[in-house]
Amino acid sequence: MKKEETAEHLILDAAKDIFQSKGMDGARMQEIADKAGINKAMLHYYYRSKQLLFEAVFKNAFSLLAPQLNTILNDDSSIEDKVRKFTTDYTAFMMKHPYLPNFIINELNRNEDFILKLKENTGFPNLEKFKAQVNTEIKAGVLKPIDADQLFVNILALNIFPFLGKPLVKALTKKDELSYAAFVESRKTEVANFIIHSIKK
Amino acid sequence: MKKEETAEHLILDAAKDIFQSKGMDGARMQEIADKAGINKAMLHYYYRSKQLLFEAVFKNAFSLLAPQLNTILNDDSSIEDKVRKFTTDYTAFMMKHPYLPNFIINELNRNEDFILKLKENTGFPNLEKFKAQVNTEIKAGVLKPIDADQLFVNILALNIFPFLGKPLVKALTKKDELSYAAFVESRKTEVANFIIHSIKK
DNA sequence: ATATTTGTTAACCATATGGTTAAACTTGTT
DNA sequence: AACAAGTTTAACCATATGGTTAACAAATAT
Repeated sequence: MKKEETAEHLILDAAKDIFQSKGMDGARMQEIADKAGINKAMLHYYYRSKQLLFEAVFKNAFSLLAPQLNTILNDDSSIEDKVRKFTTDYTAFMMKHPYLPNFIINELNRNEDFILKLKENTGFPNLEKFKAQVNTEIKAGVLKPIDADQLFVNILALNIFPFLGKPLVKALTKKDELSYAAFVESRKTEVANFIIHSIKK
Repeated sequence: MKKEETAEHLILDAAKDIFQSKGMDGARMQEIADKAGINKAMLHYYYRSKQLLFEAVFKNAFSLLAPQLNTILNDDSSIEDKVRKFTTDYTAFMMKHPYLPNFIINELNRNEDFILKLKENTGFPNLEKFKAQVNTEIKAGVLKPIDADQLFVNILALNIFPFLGKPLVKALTKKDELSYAAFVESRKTEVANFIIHSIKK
């Protein structure tokens, strides 16, 4: 038996699917059990309560996202290169985990205190290096003046929003599933260009 | 008695609060009734079911948002002026309705078919004029070449994301409630400049 | 082999939840 | 005043839900 087929892992896996698509409030313990092919009592045996099972799933999801952010924050390439790399990588990553952004954003909105628990974790993204680098490049005349926090949020916004707002954007731009995928795919370069055009001298 | 104090309106008002902060799944009919100061049976008397009450709230919320979008889509000023006006107005609007974006985005993700009902409504935003105008200004040499859909999504993303991702962004940028409000306030001009810099020749 | 710990199940429980009902109250009409 | 229509309430209902229990099975240790 593979590690992934232990009851504990089967449960976490099923819980991930259900929680990420339906949220904490919409998820049902029975549905998770059914999806895992396992008796409902086992969920409590391994994770004690719905809340704790949810937290296990959430921390797992966030620990998938954090390294993506750290890419842009903590390597040594130029801001331009970072933006290009991040935009490509992040979009590719999101295409593989389409429920992730909405799940995280929404659950953080539902319970604002929850982010405090994440902050304590090592590996919680830290902006200091990125901000210092932006300011250095501005002084060096490579970039136009811009507040580093604002730039960071812009980068995040342009990359994440198409996944968060997919149903809305799809409807507004009158795209079907296929053309939306192509639209997002082309953003890998479009968004990077859009940002670079704006900030580069 | 004012119109706003009829039972029907008190219910809708309370339902708006509860649904927008807790979502469809997290909302409880009893809680809505309590907030409205009205017997629970009245909710069903006026709105038949939780689903229908929810839809009333949702359509209401969306009909508040749609005119904001139409501002940028259907007036006759230049793209640059539209971007500036939209960014200022939209941010001001969101500061007054902080739960709106997450509510709408999240519920549309929960039920993708729901947007179809909205599409039928008159007043559902239409991008054609905006797209034509972008292409005209590109041909006239006012704007650099850019796909109009991409530009539209960029504008939306930059404006909406700070409200959607507030808890996350607040934590990442280490801002408290007050400095986050200032951050968002300054985006009214920062975002417009960011966009204009990128697209203007 | 036997005892002990760990894993698993079906049945059960208390409570929460959306929804209904029938009676009472209010308002307007004749 | 009497009647009808609309409005409001408390009590009720069926079901769903997170969680528990006690018995049973499998693996592990003695």
